[in-house]
Amino acid sequence: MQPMRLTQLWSPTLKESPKEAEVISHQLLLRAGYIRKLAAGIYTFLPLGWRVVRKVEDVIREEMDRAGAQEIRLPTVQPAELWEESGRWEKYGPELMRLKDRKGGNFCLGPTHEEVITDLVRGELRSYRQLPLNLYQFQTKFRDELRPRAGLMRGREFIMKDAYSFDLDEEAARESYERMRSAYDAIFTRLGLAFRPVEADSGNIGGSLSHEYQVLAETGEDAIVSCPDCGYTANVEKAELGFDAGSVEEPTPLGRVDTPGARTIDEVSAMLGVTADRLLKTLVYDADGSPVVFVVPGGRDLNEVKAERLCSAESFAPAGAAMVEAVTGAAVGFAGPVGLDGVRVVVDRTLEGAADRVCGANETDVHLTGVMVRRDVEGAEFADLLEAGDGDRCGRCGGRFAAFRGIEVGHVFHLGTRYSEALGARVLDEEGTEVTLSMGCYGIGVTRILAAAVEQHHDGDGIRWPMVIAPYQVLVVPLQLRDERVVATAESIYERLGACGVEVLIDDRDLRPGNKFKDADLLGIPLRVTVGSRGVEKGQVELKARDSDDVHDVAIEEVVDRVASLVRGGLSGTGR
RNA sequence: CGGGGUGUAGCGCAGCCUGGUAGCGCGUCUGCUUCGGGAGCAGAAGGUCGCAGGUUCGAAUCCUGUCACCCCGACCA
Repeated sequence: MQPMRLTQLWSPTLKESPKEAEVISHQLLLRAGYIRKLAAGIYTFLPLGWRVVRKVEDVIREEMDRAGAQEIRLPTVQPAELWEESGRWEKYGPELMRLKDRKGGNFCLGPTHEEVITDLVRGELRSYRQLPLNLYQFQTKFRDELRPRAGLMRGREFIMKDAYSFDLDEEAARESYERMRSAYDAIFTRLGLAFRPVEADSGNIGGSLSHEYQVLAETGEDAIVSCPDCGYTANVEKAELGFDAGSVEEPTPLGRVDTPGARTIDEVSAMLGVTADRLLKTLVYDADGSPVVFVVPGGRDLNEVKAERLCSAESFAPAGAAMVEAVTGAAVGFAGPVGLDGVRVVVDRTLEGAADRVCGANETDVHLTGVMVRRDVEGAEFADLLEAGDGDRCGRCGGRFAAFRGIEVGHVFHLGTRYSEALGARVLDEEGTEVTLSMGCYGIGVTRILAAAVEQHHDGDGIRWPMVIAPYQVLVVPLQLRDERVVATAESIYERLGACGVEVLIDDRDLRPGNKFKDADLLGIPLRVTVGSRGVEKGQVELKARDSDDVHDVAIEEVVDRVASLVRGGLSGTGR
């Protein structure tokens, strides 16, 4: 990569942060001139931003190739027929950006490429001898998100690396899956990110086995829990909870109490003077048109993923007011599990021995007190319904979960035959019998990684890129352009660094030192070589790492070697 | 889609309530002075006040509609 002069480089920095940017990575990427917004969730990458994208891609590419995957490029625009074949033209919903061509044919902008890749492969793969096969690409994906947010964190248009593996059977497919897992560990480690592989729910993509790669960040959208004792880490939607069974509370007499207008947990607990955990939160869901009632402790959230799994329904959503009223015979807000006839009632298992609880009476403006779940809720099923949270028991070892927030930068799925079956992707095995391919898919959010990296690597003055993905590795800053010795020294260092393969920038703009320093910090180049009159007088320049406050005076003849070795160290992950 | 908020110069904002020829800071351009952590002075360029209707002698300001953007929620390979 060529060296570059700041007088040539287009990197428009902003002193003030555009008000649309709330999270730090969004603010800094805008201010430092890496990206600009075109529309909600749609961004342009400026020269520096694009260099970072390519750096990230290069790391991913190397590790994917090393793991035996082959890079290809699938189309962005996809015909509706394929999506109809897999059933997702209907199922995917409004997030799928649909288009018509001039002849009225239906197409979509690819939000993902299972259909396209499976179609490709079914036409070409005939024999088990051609397996295993793992194909990947870097692609611009488009998902018409309900609410794009936080800049690159959740865009509608974004760059993703997606890979798809094809194997003869389940066992081989799991080997492919594990190979990708180790590739992902290598990738995110090299990218300089603090991350966790997390057991995850596989969502509507289908499949049984799945891990998310979460970059730890307070601004992350995902909630994850991790057990400090056994290391089990999972998305809260998936996390297996332990619980203390067997505690049966003392019986209490059932009572009725008027609670005019008290509909929410907060209102009821305030009116009756009981804590929220004494209440039974009763939620009615619409599973394929029939109601199912779920009951969890007042202060807790129902885990919809777990709930949905219990129903195995095509459509599953909170019931509308009409259904709630039909089921309970009362206004919304007064539902309770007691006395509901002919409706499936599932109660969280932690409530099995519960007594002295409060719940809606299925009568407007009335609640029941002293409820004993076992005694009063006829035909109740018990199941794990809770969203895992901080302090909950780990389902693996009984330790206490700690909660984190994360940014999902990667996701690996074992798909099985979900798509190969639907699209008919089969090969002949050794015995000559036709076998449906076993698939896996593996995504990495390339542009989201920029946001995640900045979330993890910044300070009050700007970005602090890890060496591996920094757009340039070194910034040479001559402070006094009028001092010929300063200019000559800086130019010489700049040229020699470039000559030995270091990606170097020189701030040759005729600006005051303060401006140069501020921009240098904002841009986040890992190493800075400052050349000033005072130092040159003594035959020295200053070397400073962006992620440290230490400034080192270095003899002019030694800087190039020093810097080059620091760069090498940073790239190999052994130092900075 | 529900709730909340914002659209005035490249960026950040005031002006709107109480209609009367559009302003401030930063940035940009020119000149001089400055020069180790976002300089000073002087001058200059730059705005369909998101858009469309309406009220009015007159609308950034009042009314109606609409669009865009942001935040919370729901949603989500």
